[in-house]
Amino acid sequence: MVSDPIPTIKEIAKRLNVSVSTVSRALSDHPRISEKTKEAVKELAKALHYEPNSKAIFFKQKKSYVIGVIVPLIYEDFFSKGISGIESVAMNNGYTILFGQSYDSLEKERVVVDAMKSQRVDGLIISLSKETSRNDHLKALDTYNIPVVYFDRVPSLPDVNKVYSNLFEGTVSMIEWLFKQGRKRIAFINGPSALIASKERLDGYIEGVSRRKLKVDMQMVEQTDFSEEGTHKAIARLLSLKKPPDAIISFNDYVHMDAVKFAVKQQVKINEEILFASYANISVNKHTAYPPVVSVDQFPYKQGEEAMKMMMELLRHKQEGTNAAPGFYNKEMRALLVFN
Amino acid sequence: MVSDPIPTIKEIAKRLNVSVSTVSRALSDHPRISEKTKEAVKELAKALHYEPNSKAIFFKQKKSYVIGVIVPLIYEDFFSKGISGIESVAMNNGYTILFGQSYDSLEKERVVVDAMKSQRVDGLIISLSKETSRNDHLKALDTYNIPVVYFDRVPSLPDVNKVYSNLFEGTVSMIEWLFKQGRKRIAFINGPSALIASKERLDGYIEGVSRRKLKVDMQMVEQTDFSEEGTHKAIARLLSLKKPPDAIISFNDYVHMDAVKFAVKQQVKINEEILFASYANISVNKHTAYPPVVSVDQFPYKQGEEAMKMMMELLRHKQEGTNAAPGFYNKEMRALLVFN
DNA sequence: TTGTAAGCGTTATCAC
DNA sequence: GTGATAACGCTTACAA
Repeated sequence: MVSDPIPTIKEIAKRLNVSVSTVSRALSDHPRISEKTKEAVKELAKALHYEPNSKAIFFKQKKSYVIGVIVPLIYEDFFSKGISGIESVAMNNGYTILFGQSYDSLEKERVVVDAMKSQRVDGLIISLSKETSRNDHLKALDTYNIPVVYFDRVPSLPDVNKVYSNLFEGTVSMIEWLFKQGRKRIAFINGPSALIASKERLDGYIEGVSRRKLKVDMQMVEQTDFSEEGTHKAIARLLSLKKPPDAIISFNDYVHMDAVKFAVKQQVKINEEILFASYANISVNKHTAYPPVVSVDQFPYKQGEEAMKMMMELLRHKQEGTNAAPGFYNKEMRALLVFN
Repeated sequence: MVSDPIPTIKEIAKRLNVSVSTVSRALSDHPRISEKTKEAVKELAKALHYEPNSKAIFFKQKKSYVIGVIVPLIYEDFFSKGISGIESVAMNNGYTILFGQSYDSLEKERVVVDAMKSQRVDGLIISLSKETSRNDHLKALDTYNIPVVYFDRVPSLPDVNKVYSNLFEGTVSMIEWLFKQGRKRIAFINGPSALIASKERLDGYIEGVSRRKLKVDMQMVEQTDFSEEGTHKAIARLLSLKKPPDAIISFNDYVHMDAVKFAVKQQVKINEEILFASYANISVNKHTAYPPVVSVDQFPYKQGEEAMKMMMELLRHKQEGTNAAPGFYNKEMRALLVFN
C-alpha cells in the first residue's frame, strides 16, 4: 500500500526544478507564468494524480468547502430526498457534504454539532431533533462564524435563516377540498405537540374548519407518538365516537398506513365511509393497499436545493462582508395537494 | 455575526500568559502539567467554546477523522439504511462522514472521488455506480494511502476489501422454499445484466432450479431496466406463455410492486395462482396491497455497520504498520428470507 | 512543570 | 516570469 510519497506542490516543484510558488501559480493559471511552465506543471500534476490538499488551503482561505448537514434520521424518505437535493446543489458549487444524524436525540445532536465545529464546516444545514427546543448549542456556531440554515424542522425564533413549507396553508386547502367532497366531520390525528410541525398542522386545521363556520370540536383531534400502537389508539377513539368522522387526516403517510390498517380491521370502507387524507406524498403511496385520497406534498428534494442555495448566498455575503440582515433568509415553500 | 476572534490555542495561551504548548498539553491531559494550570486552561476553553481545529491536527497526525461515503442514490431505501449504519459506527469511533452521490453515473462518481481525495478523507466506502466497470479512479486513491472498502455494489476483482451479501445463496434458498410450496414453474424478472447483482441472482436461480433436477428454461427469465414500462413488458410476456409461471421472483420489491400492479389488472390471483417473491424486504411491504410472500433481506443497516467496522480495522492496521494482506477483508453477509 | 521552535501544504507578499 | 519567505493552528521533540 505504501508506495510513492503523496504528491504535493513541493514534490512537483522539486522534480521540475522550479519553486513551489511557481507551481502554485501555474496550477491556478496565474497570468504571469509562461505557457511552457504551466504545461509542464499541469502534466506532471496529472501524472502524479496530484489533488490539492484542502486542509492546507483552509489555513489560507479560511474555507473548507464543506457544508455540514444534520438530520434526525437519514432513512426517512423525506430527509433522504432532502439531503439528495442539498448534495446536488453543493456538488455543483464545489462543496462537499459532511453528514450526521441526531437520531432525534438532543444529546446526539450536540455531539454531531461539535464534530461539525471541529471539522470547521463553512456552514451548517440542520433539521432539528424532536427533542430540541433550545438552540444554544447552535448559537455557539456564531463564535466560529459558521452560518446556520434551518431546514424543515425549524425553530420558532425570529432572525434565523430557514427553509420550510407552509403546512398551515396546505392544511387549510386540504380541508377546503374535503368540504367540497361533502365531508363535515373531519378528524385529525396529529403528531406530538412538541413539534412545530404539529402546531402548524393544528392551526391550519382549526382555521380550515372555522372558515366553513363549523364549530371546532377538539373531540375530533387526536395525537400519536408515531408508534403503531399510538396511532391505533388514536384512531380507535375516533371511530368509537358517537358521531364518528367522515374524513380522517393523518400526520403523515406512515401514520396514515397504520391508521388504515386498524380501520380495515374494523370493517371501515376506506375512502368511502371515511375519506383518508395525509401529508408527505411518499412514492409508495401508489402501491399501497389503501392510499390516502389526498396527500400534502412538501417536495423535500426541492426544499433541500433551496436550503443549499440559501447557504451559498449566505457564504457569498460573508465573503464580501455584505452581511445580509439576519432573518432575511426565510424561505417559505408552498406545499401542494396531490391526489391519488 | 463577526464578533470575538475564533478561539484558538494561541488565544487561550495569550489570555492565560502561558505558552501554546502548555495549553495543548493541558487540553490533552498531559501528565506533567499541574492540575491548576489544567483547570484554568480547560475552564477558559469551555468559556470560549473552544473546539480544536481538525484541519490543523491533520497536518501533524495525518488523520482527518473523516471517512468518505459514496452511493449511487441516497434516497433509495437500501442505501439510506446502509449509510445510517455506516454513520452510526463512525460516530461511535470519533469519525464523521463526508458524503457524495454518483447518481449511477461514472462521470459523477469520478468528480466525487476527486472531492474526497482533495478533502483527504482517511478512507472511502463506496457502492459503485451501475456504469462503473473499471476502477482506475479508485486505484488512484492508493497514491494517497486512502483505503477503500466496497459496499454492496462491489467490483469483481480479487484483493479488494468488500462487504456484500450472498445473493446467490439467498436465491437458492428462496427457490427451495417455493418448491416446497409445490411450485414448479418459477419465473424470474431480473435486472440489467450489467449489474453484478443481476448475475448473482441469475446464477442462484439456475442453481436452485437445477438442484431440483428441473430443466432450466430461459423462457422463464425476463429482464427489466427498473422502469415501470420495462417491468410491465417483462411480466406481460411471462403471463402470456403457453405454460405461465406459478411463481414469479422480482429483482427487488420496487420491481415487484410494478409487476403485481400489472398482474392485478390481468385478473391474476396474487399469491394464489402465482406466488410472488422478491428481494430487499423494504418496510412498506407490510402496508402494500400485494406484498411478496417472501423477500430476501440484505440488512443494509447491518451491512453498513460491517463496512465501517472493516474500515476501522484497516485504519488500525495502517496506523500500526501491520498491513493486513490485501483482499483479506472480504465479508460475505448472509441474506435471509423474510415472510409476509 | 513549562517554554521554544520546527514542521505539515498551500497561498500571498515581497523581492528580483 | 520566477523565487524566497511568512503565515495559518496545532503537536511534539528538545531545552530549560
